[in-house]
Amino acid sequence: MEEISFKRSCSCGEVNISRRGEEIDLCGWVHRRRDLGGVIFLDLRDRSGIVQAVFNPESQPGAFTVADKARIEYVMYIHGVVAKRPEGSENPSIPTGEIEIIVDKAEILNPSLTPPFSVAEDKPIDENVRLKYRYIDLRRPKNMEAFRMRHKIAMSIRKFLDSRGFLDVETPMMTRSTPEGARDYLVPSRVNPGKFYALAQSPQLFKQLLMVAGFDRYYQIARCFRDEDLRADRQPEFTQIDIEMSFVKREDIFEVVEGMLATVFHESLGIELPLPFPRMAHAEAMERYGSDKPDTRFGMELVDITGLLESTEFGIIRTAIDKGGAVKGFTFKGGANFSRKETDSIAEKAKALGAQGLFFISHGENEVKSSLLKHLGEEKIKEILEFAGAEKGDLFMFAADAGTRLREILGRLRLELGHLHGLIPEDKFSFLWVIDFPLFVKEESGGLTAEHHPFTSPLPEDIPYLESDPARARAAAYDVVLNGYELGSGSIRIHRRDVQERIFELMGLTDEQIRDRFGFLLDAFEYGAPPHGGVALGLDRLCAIMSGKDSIREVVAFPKNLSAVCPLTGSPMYIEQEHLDILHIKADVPVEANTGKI
RNA sequence: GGGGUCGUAGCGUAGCGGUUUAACGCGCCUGCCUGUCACGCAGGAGAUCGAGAGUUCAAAUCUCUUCGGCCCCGCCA
Repeated sequence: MEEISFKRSCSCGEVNISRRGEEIDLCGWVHRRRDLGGVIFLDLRDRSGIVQAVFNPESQPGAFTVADKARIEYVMYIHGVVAKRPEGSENPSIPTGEIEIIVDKAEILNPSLTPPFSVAEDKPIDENVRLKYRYIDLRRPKNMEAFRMRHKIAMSIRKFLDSRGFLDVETPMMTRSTPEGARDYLVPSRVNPGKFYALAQSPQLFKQLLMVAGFDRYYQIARCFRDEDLRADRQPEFTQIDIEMSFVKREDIFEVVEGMLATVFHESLGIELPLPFPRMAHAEAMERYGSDKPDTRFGMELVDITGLLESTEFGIIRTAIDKGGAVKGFTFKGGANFSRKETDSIAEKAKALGAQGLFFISHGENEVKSSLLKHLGEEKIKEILEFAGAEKGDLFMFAADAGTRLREILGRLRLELGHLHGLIPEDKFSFLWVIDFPLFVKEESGGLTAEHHPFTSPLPEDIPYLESDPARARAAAYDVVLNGYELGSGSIRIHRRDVQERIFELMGLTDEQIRDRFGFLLDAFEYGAPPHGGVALGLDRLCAIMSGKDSIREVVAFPKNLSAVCPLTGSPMYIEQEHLDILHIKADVPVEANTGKI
């Protein structure tokens, strides 16, 4: 093969009018090709941008011949002179539009098959196709941009935490299985037949041990693994900004996280976040938004009108109240003129979410309309509108059911309608801290399980409840919420052996289970464990939201699809029995499946 | 495990109240074209309509099954 000699003196996007007259060497991909017969224009693209190269058959026949053969996505080397474009042929829509490269030497470094989809055009493409050819998909400038942003965000985080005295420490990815968390990904140990490591769900216990070790302030941008079903915001492996600090109270953690996020937003988006973030008790979030991660970019808050309907005889409402339930609803601003068809469709959605029915009161220009006018009377209807703060032109919708169930249904309906009717400002970033989570949630079986995780300290004033009424105890736990996403979650940890043991007991673990699974942690607490606490933030979610993407797959270079499959590499795959034998594993699948074919 | 939605040339879509050659745009190939930048013009190739079964004189279109994508619920200490 012919020896290719290429050089690179600058990148495509860097060329500008100040280099006029300079000879330069560029490498890149053919973005677009415009063959006018006598003259060929190639747009050459690299990470930095696009520049137009001109090939003339008379002045440089050699280069022209190369350009004649070049096609879209060929990798090229060109040498030429930076020239101001002829008067009137400038292209103001690209940064390098003032100039062009008059090429006198060109080589094709590598040809390309016709790509399965266009890099130059920014059309939506089926995601499975995109992921199969992810290396082409990522060439699309808009897609690459998200990774530039991710890099900037990570750099800001590291700089900020370093400036605050945090130590970046790596912790094991291969560790112990923790049965009470998410499902683990398991890794067989060849040298310990029958034994497995688990891929870390988070560095939780290690960072606490680092506090016992006196590391004081730790952080890590850590990969975590959880074998649960996937979502737009959930991948089996994801990245967490993991932080832990000693001798701190909740406010110290808030201050660090707020400072860090403010720095990130300032440096990456030029946006100044108002500090401190609002705080809201978990109970209040559930009451007002029907969610523990409320999207506070828009209103439509839930109101409780149970009190107004205490004496009503109307069927569904009466029944719900008698059963100890509630009547709640929210106002849709300007919704009074909705057609019957539209309100029917909203009621359908509510039913799909589990509501028994949805009632409407429309506050029209001249009259108040409601299907319940007869049942409740005009006085009562007006009272409800007044109480809900609904004005002329608004639509109030409400339902009756058991309280906790009702607010979750309405909370979801609120979100769905908000999205559907474009009520959520896209360019807004609404942060808040949700605090005072319950320590435990009741399982279906009636047992208790940790709402956050079992290493979370109860609020000091609620410690007595551990004996009298554990379900009532609140946790020193907090979530940082952004635009309705749980961005991060943390807590002040337990640092005393007796309290930690009590929590495990309340969760129904036997002494033996406690010793076996967490003995090392309890032991550590007895050797001078400092009070400590921390937080972990989802880097993927942060990047997705900051880049305006709907899915974290857009900010992960090689993500898996919803079936946890990587369409590019074909993982996961069957493993040949011979290989499994070394690991002492017998697969419970048909033998023919186990042939190692991808 | 459950619900919703979508599968038609390489890509994006139309056709889906039953019929003849499955249409359009982009891309691709060939030819023409010396200032284009979504270059233009002319011609051409390319699809067993995701798969299987059924109903019918006739199925991309209707029915059932199945596979796959996306979104959601459950799940995610």
